[in-house]
Amino acid sequence: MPTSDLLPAEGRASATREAILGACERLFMQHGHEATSLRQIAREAGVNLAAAHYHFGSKEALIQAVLKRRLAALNDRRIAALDSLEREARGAPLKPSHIVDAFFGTLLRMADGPQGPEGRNVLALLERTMTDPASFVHAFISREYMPVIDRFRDALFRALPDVPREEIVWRFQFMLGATSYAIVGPHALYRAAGLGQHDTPPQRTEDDTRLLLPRLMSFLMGGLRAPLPEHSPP
Amino acid sequence: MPTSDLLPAEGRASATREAILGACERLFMQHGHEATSLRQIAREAGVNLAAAHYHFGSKEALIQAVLKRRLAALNDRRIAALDSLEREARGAPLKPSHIVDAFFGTLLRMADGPQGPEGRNVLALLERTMTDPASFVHAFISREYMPVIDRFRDALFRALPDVPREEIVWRFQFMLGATSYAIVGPHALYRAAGLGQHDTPPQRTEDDTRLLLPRLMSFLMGGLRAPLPEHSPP
DNA sequence: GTCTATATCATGATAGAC
DNA sequence: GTCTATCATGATATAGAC
Repeated sequence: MPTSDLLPAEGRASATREAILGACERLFMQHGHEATSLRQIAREAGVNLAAAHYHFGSKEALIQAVLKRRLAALNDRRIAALDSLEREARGAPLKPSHIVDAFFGTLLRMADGPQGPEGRNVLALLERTMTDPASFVHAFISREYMPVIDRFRDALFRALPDVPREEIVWRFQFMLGATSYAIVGPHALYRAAGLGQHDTPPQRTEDDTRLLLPRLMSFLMGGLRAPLPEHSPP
Repeated sequence: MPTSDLLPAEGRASATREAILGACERLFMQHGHEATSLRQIAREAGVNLAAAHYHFGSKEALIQAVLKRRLAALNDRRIAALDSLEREARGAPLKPSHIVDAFFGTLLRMADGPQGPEGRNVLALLERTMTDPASFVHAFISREYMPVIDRFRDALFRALPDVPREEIVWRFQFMLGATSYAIVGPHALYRAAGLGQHDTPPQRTEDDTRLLLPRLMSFLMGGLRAPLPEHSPP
């Protein structure tokens, strides 16, 4: 099946191509890609069913194209931010908070970018991808995401030379999880539970969006700098 | 054996019923429920295709039964732990670390319970459920999970009277995410990327399991007690 | 390049014999 | 309770007309 990206031109931008990608983002975000059929995609995009196959070759390739478009933009900005930090430091170790901000802050700031509120949803889609069970999604993440994670992890190694690397690896994982749930927000479950039953505002407010990054950064840095657990003997 | 019930009976335990539930756990955990067909389930369980419908009525009901069995056990232990804490405190506010341990520690300790290493995987399944896009899963979580989360959140409100409740709500969300990713572990992506390409052990070690809870608790408490973000004016 | 029409197959669900 | 047989539907994918 790995015979797809020969003819339909990898980076080409046609109108229907973009419509399909946009429809995919909306539908995948809402129902996940497993529960989204090509028929729904074609209907939502206002194009023919066969167009998806013509432009992308298969559903798997389409999903990867959807993910790649956003993840590549995100990771380019992350790498640029880290490059900038390292350039300014001139060989000196970076501040951990700056590294964390270059990784997670860049992620959250994309939500306030030109694409507006839609950006937030795309990020939720990306984060959900991290825990997707499909093997090809897993392989995609490893290929497209891991090199970036490795660079930031190495930066943290150098910035925190006293902390065992294992601990940093784990705490980076914890930070990824906290950020993933931060993007979804605590109101999703309340919304599903029905309005008015709980004492938490069921709708995301302006403050939530504005304060999300400082809130998350406080939490992440508190966790990253927490005292190390005492090693209990085996 | 006079096991003749009129209806398939909600809490009844037949041999095939249990076989189906076990097969579901394994398959859902590996591929997610969207990508798992009733035929695969029947094959894995060694039962007939129609048995699933006879015992559970529909695929949705089956999924809910799978989730409910584990989530109910987990939440019963959580509530028991919190009850015990409050009983011993005799009205005094609880220590935040005890509340956090009663919620997240109870979750992780289930992995070392009688079901052995299988327990860990079931927990990964449960955590994945939290971000499932399917509406009936969402509704299920709201119904079965939210009351417990609310109780623990209220306990944190009382234990941290100086912290604005909004902040606690958000930090609880961050803790949920960190724990979710803790259960999956940082090696999942490395494994998919191919062995030996990175400098992190690709396999989960004994230490990882033994040290996971202290590692996570350090991180969670560091995040929970972190200085509050300064409120920037609107 | 785009769409119509269709091929091929897997899915969830059900009816009825045993 | 369990099985076989089958249904209607919807899935991905393709061949070929415009």
